[in-house]
Amino acid sequence: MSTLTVTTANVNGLRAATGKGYVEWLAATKADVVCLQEVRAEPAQLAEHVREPEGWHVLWAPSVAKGRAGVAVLSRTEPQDQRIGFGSTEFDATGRYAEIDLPGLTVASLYLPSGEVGTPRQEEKERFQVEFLDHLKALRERAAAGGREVLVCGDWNIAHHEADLKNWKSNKKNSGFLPEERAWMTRVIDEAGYVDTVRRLHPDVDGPYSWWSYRGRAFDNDSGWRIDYQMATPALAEKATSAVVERAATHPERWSDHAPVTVMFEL
Amino acid sequence: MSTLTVTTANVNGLRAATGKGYVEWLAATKADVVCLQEVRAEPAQLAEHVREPEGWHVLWAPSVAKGRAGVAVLSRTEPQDQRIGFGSTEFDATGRYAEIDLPGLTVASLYLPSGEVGTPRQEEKERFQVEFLDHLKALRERAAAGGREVLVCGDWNIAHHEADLKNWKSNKKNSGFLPEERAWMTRVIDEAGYVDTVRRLHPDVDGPYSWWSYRGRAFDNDSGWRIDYQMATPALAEKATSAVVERAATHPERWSDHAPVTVMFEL
DNA sequence: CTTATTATG
DNA sequence: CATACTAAG
Repeated sequence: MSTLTVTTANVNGLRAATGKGYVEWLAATKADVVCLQEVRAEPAQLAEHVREPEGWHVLWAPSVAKGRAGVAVLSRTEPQDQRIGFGSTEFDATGRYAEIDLPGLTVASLYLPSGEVGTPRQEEKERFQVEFLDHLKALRERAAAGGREVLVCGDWNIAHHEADLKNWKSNKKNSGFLPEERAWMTRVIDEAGYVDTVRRLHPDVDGPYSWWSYRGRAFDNDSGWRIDYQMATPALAEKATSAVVERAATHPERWSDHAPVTVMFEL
Repeated sequence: MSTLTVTTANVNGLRAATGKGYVEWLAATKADVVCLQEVRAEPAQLAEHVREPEGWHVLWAPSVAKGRAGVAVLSRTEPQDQRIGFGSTEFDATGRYAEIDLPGLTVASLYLPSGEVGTPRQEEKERFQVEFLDHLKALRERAAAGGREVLVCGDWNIAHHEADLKNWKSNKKNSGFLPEERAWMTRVIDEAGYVDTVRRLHPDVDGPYSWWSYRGRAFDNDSGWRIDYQMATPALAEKATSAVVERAATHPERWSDHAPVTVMFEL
């Protein structure tokens, strides 16, 4: 019997987050694996202690577009294998997906595109969803064949249910809470077979939200969205024992518009 | 017998300078006329108390290019006439020149282009110089015919002599201290007939510098350039009684990489 | 509102 | 090194 702790955090620019609290947060975390999104930098642009933090193995997956997207997976133990992208011609170089294999477990960091209704970015988000659902299914089957569970962490940029965002009524026509996006999340669960670990542990609460707009007083009012998920294969999800949004990690200063989402598993 | 005080100040973005000390500086100044350069905003983008400061008449001359250049002339008395540009097809809409007529005096605010050797910007700077020298001559003749003296204030982006910049040796091949640029300044004096009022009052000192790079410790080390001039017709220049660079105006916070240059005339 | 980019100085 | 811009979120 052992414990595995995994955190996912959209850092909204790792260079800005560095020195605003990210470094201290990482030094203090008890997590075994940390998935980052919106790194928005190439490794070479990062300070060495951020690029190669003591005690961590890091898989960096920057975007070809400078200052955009970028994901990473940090693990205290060395991965047995690691991959960037999911076999997509369009998306593999855009810094939106990376995965590592640990003994008995594949952990992925996902940064699903965000969009705005009626824009090319929204169409890109939709194309990503189509391709990525296939990947989720294949990933699960491949992992099962290899005796691995799967945990896909990251910023999915979709609130699934009304409980997943404060102002769901006013957002029914906005990207991130569109009926078709919510239906896609349902397919991730029902068709691809993943479990929303945080919701499984907290079935009857609003939130816990993990993103708050920088505009207005969204953070202080907890007017947020739950768009950062840890989606696990069922056997792994059953072992999740606690899930917390580290709202306090953003104090005294917010180092991102997201807060880290941490899930513990008793394996 | 009366006193006229004129200040020229490159504000390096009036919106940024506002709230960092510019407003307080203007409220405290004893100047009768203030020439601004690098306003980098359209009047509509400025707070009302900046756009229409109490007690001042203001001629704004923004650039068509958003956030670039932009000059202004503030006067406590209403100008008899005012003009933007100097009859140049290329430059009149670029926010680099404006002039006002006061009784017996034309005051102009100039922001001469800056460049880098070997770039199109340097060629633009050279073209500006060619056209502007002609204007300086014509302006002087026109003003003389109208019984006016002329004072052309602003950021000329050229250090004339070795005493006009700290590190003249290392800048002999850099834009701003090129031999041909220095020769052009000499022509402004010898051909067009203007007098460098600050240098006339302080013939034997290094500086006083009016611009310091934001890089390194240039300001603290007074490693600066004297590129902000008040060039006067001879009879006016003879009446200049004091010239100061308001280095202290940038304390406690620097609200620009330039400091205001103020000249007093006893008319 | 904040992080990046780029151009300009 | 700083002020603008624009794209993105």
